[in-house]
Amino acid sequence: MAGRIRSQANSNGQTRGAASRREREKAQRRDDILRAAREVFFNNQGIHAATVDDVAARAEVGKGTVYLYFDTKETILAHLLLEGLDTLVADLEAAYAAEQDLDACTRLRRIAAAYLEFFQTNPEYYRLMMAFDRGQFQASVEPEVYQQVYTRSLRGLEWLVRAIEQAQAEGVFQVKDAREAASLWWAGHNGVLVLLSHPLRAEIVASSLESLYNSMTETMIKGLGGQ
Amino acid sequence: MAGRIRSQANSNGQTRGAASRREREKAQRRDDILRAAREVFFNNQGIHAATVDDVAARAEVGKGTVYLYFDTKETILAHLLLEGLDTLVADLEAAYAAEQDLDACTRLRRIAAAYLEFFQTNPEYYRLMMAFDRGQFQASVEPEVYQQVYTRSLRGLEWLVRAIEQAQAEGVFQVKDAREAASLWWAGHNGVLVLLSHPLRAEIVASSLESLYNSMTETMIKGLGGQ
Amino acid sequence: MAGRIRSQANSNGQTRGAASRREREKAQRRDDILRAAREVFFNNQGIHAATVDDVAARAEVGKGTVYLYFDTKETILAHLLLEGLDTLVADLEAAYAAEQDLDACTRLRRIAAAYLEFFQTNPEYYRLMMAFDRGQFQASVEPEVYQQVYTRSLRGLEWLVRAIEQAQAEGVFQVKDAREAASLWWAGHNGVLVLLSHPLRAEIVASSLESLYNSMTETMIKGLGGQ
Amino acid sequence: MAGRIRSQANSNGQTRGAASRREREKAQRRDDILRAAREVFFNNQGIHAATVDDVAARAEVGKGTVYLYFDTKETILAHLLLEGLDTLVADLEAAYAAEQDLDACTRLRRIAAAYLEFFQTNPEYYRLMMAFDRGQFQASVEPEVYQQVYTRSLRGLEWLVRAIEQAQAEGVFQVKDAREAASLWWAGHNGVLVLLSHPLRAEIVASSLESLYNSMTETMIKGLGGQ
DNA sequence: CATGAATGAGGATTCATTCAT
DNA sequence: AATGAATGAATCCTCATTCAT
Repeated sequence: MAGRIRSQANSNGQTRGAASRREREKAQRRDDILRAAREVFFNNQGIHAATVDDVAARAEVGKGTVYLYFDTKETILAHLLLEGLDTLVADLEAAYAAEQDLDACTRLRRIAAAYLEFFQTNPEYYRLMMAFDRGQFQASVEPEVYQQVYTRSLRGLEWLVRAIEQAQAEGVFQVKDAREAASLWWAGHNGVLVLLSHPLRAEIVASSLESLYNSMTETMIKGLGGQ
Repeated sequence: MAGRIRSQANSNGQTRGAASRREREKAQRRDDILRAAREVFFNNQGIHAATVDDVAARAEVGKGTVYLYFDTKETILAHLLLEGLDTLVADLEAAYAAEQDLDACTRLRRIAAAYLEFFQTNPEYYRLMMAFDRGQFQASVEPEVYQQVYTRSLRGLEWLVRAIEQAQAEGVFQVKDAREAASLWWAGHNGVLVLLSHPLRAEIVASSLESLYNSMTETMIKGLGGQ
Repeated sequence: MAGRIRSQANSNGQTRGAASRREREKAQRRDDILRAAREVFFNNQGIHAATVDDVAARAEVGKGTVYLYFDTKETILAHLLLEGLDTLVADLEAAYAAEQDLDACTRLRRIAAAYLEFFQTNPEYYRLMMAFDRGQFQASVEPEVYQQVYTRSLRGLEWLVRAIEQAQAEGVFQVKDAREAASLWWAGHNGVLVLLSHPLRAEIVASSLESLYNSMTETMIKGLGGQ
Repeated sequence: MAGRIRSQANSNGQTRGAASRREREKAQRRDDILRAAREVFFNNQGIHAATVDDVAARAEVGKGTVYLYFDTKETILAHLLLEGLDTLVADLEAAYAAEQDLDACTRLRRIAAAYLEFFQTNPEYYRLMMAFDRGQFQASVEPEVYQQVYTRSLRGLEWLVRAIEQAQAEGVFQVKDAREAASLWWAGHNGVLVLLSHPLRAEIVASSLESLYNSMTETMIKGLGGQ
């Protein structure tokens, strides 16, 4: 979109064409590298096993080119994470369905379902979100990117907060702090995913992911509900 | 314990003494290495930064000796994990307090508290439990050790299962499958810990760990409760 | 100067104006790059740490443009060296003060002082002069530039030769070959600078630069003196 | 020598043999690596062009082995430098010839000659001594090594100081501070070598190294002389 | 049993230079 | 003329594991 605006501001047709083409090519290259990174980091033997060389080879560019677009291996991962977050936030927004007239519990169930759906459709993105190791992350990524991850995560949680506020308004939930309730809801549902995404723990649990996940939803609704 | 049994099976007094001494020395050496590994892996810059050399140096043995007792760096970590699990299981058992006459809800709250306590007292062990990555783990550790991790984890969960069964018996919980309810309980509480142990997510959540954790306990009790 | 001559040779007034403007712009651009190179190479972490990108960024031109004016990173350095040599030669000429009526010893002391002054004012230029490593230099720089460095160096030495010839004429020095005596003088004074510009050797020497340098001047005067 | 002493202290013949053999092998390996480093760093295209891989290949050991004996590429160079210094100091000591009854001027000329001889026989060692770049050196080498370089350099200078003190005692030199006079002597002679070891400057000087060097010696003797 | 010397694959990152536009 | 995207060789250093003694 930014590209279009800038092009429109330029009155010289030919130059506009050249500039925008180059911009498109750069964006294209960047996407190529990200796509390659996705394939490389998400396939093989986990994130740690993949190398920048692999990404470069997959993207069919020189190694230096990768570093032209991303300062660091970590930065690439951070951008993949951002991609994943964008998808998730969009999914949650769609599940909330602001334009529709839905009651709070329906919205909560839809949000929960969307989160599960995201997990099942994009297990790698989910893994990435959970994987960013404490110190590692904050230390090796520019503050700007860190901020973006934070902002988007928060934006995702916001849809949940809204649904809970609606539940408060409807009198379905008797909670004081919608944000805290949302965090609790998130913690619970995410906890199920974390448990079941680890094979050993999945073996211990011995329930199906869907079954346990739905139980969590209903238990939460009941547990947070009034009376 | 295994060592003692083997020694008893030996009828030759003198040899038994020598053998058991040697065995004791071996066990001692093993413990030294594990202790060194604990210090090295849990301090410094995290597990990845620590090297087998560091462990050997700390234990004041040759590097080869470390490999005499543990096949792999991963194996050492697996044994630390087992240690942690033992502690946790013991904590949970103590919290259950079979010898006391407690009602189910008290037991559940005690178990929850014990889990939180373990997390706060042994953050490194907890991190280790959560860190064992899918493929990594099962692939690089002998099946035997994997089995042990499984068994102990299950044993820990068992105390929770019992408390829930008691809650069923007392009519406090209206759940069909105690094992599934236990898993749900575990997922919920663990989910809080997972969320809050990641600084970025902790920032997003904006509630204190204790507060959120206790909310989870009460929400679960209410959510799993009858009518 | 070359530029002016070329412009004059052009009989077409209008084109001449355009050509000379373009030439002036070119010369300007070149100077911009050299200035940027000076700032970049002489600051920061030394010559090796600086990159051509840094120079281009500092000069606010594209990287390719830098290569349009200089074939090589080494070439840029060679031109900085030439700059430094020009300054030094001018300093030496001023110190010689041909228009004044000075005796030989005064001239020699003035020349020595000027060399020291140059070293202290332009330590980076001096370092550059000393740094051009054998093979490196001759191999990576066009013969033309190499020749220029040679010519200017010689021109600088010439002022010293003249002063010594005067000393011969005055009977102050009893030396056969003024050029050799000049070389000796140069070697001695430069030797002091080389020694003291290396921190470890400066520590060993344990005399102040000025003190040792002046001793060298007086020792040389006496040592080269007659009788 | 240290090895022999330690071995003698050990009364167990067999163990002594094994221990000392292993020590000898380690020392041998170390020497192999240093020899390879000498060949690699001193031949090719100068010190900067040579890589640690080259050294390892030349020494016919694994790359890791090199790092087992030397922490850093710089450390290897520092040890080569120490080697060179040792040789030089020994040469200077021999030139001083404490056991002989020589007059001061003879000693000074012998010392000067020894320094020239060292320069001509070990041009690479000499280059190394001069090359250690300011910051580079002190920063990347352990303080201990830096200290050793300092100590040995000082020890070398000491022979010169002694000769000058003798000259003072004999009344040949009228200098106040023998250490400063030694520094001056060193600066002068070293200055000749520095000048002539750079091809471009050698071209400018247009005198033979030997001729200029001897002139320096005589000029210094005269310049520092009484009356 | 204990040792510790040896290994070498592996990996992130840099940068001078080119060249199509 | 000017640009700056693309390149990929080059480099130092790490470390889990083996094995001869």
